[in-house]
Amino acid sequence: MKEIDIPKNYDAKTWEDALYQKWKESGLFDPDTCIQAGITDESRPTFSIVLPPPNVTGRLHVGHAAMLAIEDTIVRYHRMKGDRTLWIPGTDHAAVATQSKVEDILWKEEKKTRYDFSREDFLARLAAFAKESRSDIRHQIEKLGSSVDWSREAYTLDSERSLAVRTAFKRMYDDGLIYRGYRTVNWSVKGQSTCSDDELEHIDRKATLSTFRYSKDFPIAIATTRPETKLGDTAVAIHPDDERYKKYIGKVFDIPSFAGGPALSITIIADAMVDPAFGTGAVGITPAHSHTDYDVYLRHKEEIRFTQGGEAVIGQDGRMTDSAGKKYAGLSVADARAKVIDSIRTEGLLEKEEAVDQTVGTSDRFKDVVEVIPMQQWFIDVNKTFSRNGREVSLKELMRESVSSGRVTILPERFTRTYFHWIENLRDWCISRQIWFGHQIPVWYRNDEIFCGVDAPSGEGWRQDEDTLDTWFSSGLWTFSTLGWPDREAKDFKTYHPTTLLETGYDILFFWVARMILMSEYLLEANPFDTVYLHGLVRDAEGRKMSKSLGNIIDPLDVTETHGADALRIALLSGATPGNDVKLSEEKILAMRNFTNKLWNLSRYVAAMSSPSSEKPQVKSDADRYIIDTLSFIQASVTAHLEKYELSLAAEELREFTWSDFADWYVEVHKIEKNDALLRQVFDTLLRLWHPFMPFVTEAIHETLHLNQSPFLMVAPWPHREEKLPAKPGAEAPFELLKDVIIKIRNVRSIYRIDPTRNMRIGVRAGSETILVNNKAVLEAIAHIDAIENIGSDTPENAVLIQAGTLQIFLYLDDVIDKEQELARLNKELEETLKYIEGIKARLSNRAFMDRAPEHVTQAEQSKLETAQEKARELESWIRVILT
RNA sequence: GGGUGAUUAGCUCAGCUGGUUAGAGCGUCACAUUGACAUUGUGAAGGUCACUGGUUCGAGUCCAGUAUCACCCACCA
Repeated sequence: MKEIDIPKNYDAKTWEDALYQKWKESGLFDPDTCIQAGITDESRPTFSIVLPPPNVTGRLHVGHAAMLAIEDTIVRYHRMKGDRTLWIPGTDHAAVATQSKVEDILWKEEKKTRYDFSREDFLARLAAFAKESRSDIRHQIEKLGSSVDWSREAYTLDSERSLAVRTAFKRMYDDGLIYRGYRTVNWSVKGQSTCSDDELEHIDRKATLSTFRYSKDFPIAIATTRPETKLGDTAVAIHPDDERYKKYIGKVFDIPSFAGGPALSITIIADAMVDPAFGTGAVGITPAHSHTDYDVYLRHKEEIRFTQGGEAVIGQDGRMTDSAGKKYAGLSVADARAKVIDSIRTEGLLEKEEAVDQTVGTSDRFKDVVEVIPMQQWFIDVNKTFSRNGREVSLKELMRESVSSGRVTILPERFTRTYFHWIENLRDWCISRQIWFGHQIPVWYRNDEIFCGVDAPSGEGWRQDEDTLDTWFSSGLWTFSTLGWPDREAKDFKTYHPTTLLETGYDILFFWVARMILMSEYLLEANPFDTVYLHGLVRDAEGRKMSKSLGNIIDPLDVTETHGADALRIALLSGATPGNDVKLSEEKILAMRNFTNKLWNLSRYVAAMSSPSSEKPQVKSDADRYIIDTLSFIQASVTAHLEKYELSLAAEELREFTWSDFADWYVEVHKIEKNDALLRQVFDTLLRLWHPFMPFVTEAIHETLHLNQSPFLMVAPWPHREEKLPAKPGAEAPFELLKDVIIKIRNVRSIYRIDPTRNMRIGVRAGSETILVNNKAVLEAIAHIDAIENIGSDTPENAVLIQAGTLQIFLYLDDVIDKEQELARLNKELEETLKYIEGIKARLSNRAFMDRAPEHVTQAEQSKLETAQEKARELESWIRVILT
């Protein structure tokens, strides 16, 4: 063994940052540079992907790490394959999330609220915070080895993206798809802002369902869990076919004062949405404080009023308004509820109270139960039709068609159904937010004039709308706002859109993926991406969500620091299939860290035990043949898996080959055969196959060994199956035999040490080389050869010589086998095999089977029968061998 | 209320359109080890494929139902 100065263990820390810097400085993350450098051909297909922009609220978590690992692996594969590969990084300003985070900090550190600042100053604080976060995030993305093109980095709130947002807004406004309307919205009292339906988190809670009448002479009792809203009721809805109440339809009842509060005028209407079997079969309608009631109101606009004349009964401060009457005005919702119940109970109007389970929507950002109140807000109308290529379509339809036509494929497929279901139930999207951080709505007012434009109108006295846009409005444009749109002639836009793949978590399918499809289909008449790969959540070893309160958060930076980015990446990838959650544990990371070290030590072996040679790699032995054949199979298989985004399977196969076939077996063979050129070639191929998964350790090895000419392994060509070496001429017959043996040996997972001092038991001799093997399971393999005859029985002592062509196999019987035991085992196996043969024969002579089974099945049966019969013959002859 | 997924070894999971005796990793136990690597190697033990029916020559795999768990959606007020 040569002296080598490679440390025994792979130390990620000494390599990772330096390697990343080199990659970055080379500019090869940028496809344009790759083309200039002659690494990528301009005629190659493109592979483009945008990084789902992390929120600038703070540090990345392990879920981001999983996302980066998956995307980087795919991206690196395509880059090596020679595709014009573009991966655009960026960050999301995450409007509400970031603003509330900064508000928290300001309160904690300076005891100030945003109202202690001017809008301008407050936004400056936010910008500073975001800048800091972005730099942190950038650092973390790099730490994981992500090969993103930093020269194209984007931010959802920078000037280019702002232009895209204003342009998109104006187009939708001009088409009448964005409207300003007074209607019910979800209102977070705590956050003093709206939130969209998707931002609601539904929680279960107990509630009291109270059944009562508005007044003594009101003919119908109604049930509710929100008695305080009943102060604003304008109608009672019943089912059109409900015989009990049919006669009241269209009647109007005046209640002088409900529960000591305001006067109500209640119209009885018929609506099919009412379930006659629930409660009393009648629903009190409060159009101002319930989305469903609002929908009822829209259907019966002619018959009923929105409120009882005044304003809604609950205000933006979460308290009852003057319209709720003197008795209730100013009370909190909870207090008002108690008081209403109190009042109707004393009046004898309360008929029943029962406990029910109820789900209520809470703001996922502010955690308070949202109030439904009517407000003047901006909406995107998803149902309004507009003309598109000569037909009338709605945004909803565009979103549906993008997927149903197959232009967009969702992985896993089951989410397609979820997606359609969501579209069915989609309501207009409320896009205005009453916060300061974000894209201010590009609409200006002057007296009664209203102006929507990409830029502010000229002239004096215009005042811009103070609201900002829902953050998902700008992220919806992400696949093309990052590529130069609205300049339709931008080179990137023309080259890379639609993007090839969108990889993101299934939890934002609706928030983001659906919005991107909406925006892209509407603005560009194109799908934003061809395939959506939805990954799962990263959970802890027990399958729990990672959260601060459980204290089970794994910080990706900690892991890269201690075990290296490669170990973390591969731990996150293994077991990750689309749509399924991944469990991550310290043990898993350790196991993968061990694997990176295994690879590292293979490189030490290659460096120390082989020499670089100019010789062309050649297949010189059967072992060579086997390893090359297997490798070419693995190459093909890994490539196929990567094409289908089955990263976990690809990594698993590679790992199995690397550890069992290459490290545990072929390296041992090499110790006697010394086919250095081939060893190096195989290892080189292996490193390339591994590179997308474990970029750092493979690049580090490449830098040490330089097994190929590429400046970086990162841009070394992806191994293709065609690169298979030619077979050694004139070695066919015995060669095939030994290959068979070796394959069988491999299948029983036995290992061969070539150390004669150890109690080796079987020697396989091929030409002048002898391979010693020590597993009794190999006997089966030997038996296979035995079937080809030529059994000798002398040399050396206590051994049987089996010969097939030029191939000789020694079997050291006495060492190996307890004859009795082995005979029993063989007999048992023979018996089972015979039974199995009977079974197949029975099947083949079974009329029903032969009639109904498809031809390929009967053929398979036939060949199975032959195999089994052969096996039986082998077993029999092997038994004869032992008996002699 | 509707939907989706899961249930296979002690643990985590593979198992493709049904086809021999259901596989792997981790863990456990035994053994080995001056050797590229103890971050190692060889081997062993370990399973009524959740349950009940059905289809089939044949079911872990397909169908129906049941149970348990998880998640998503939702206009029972």
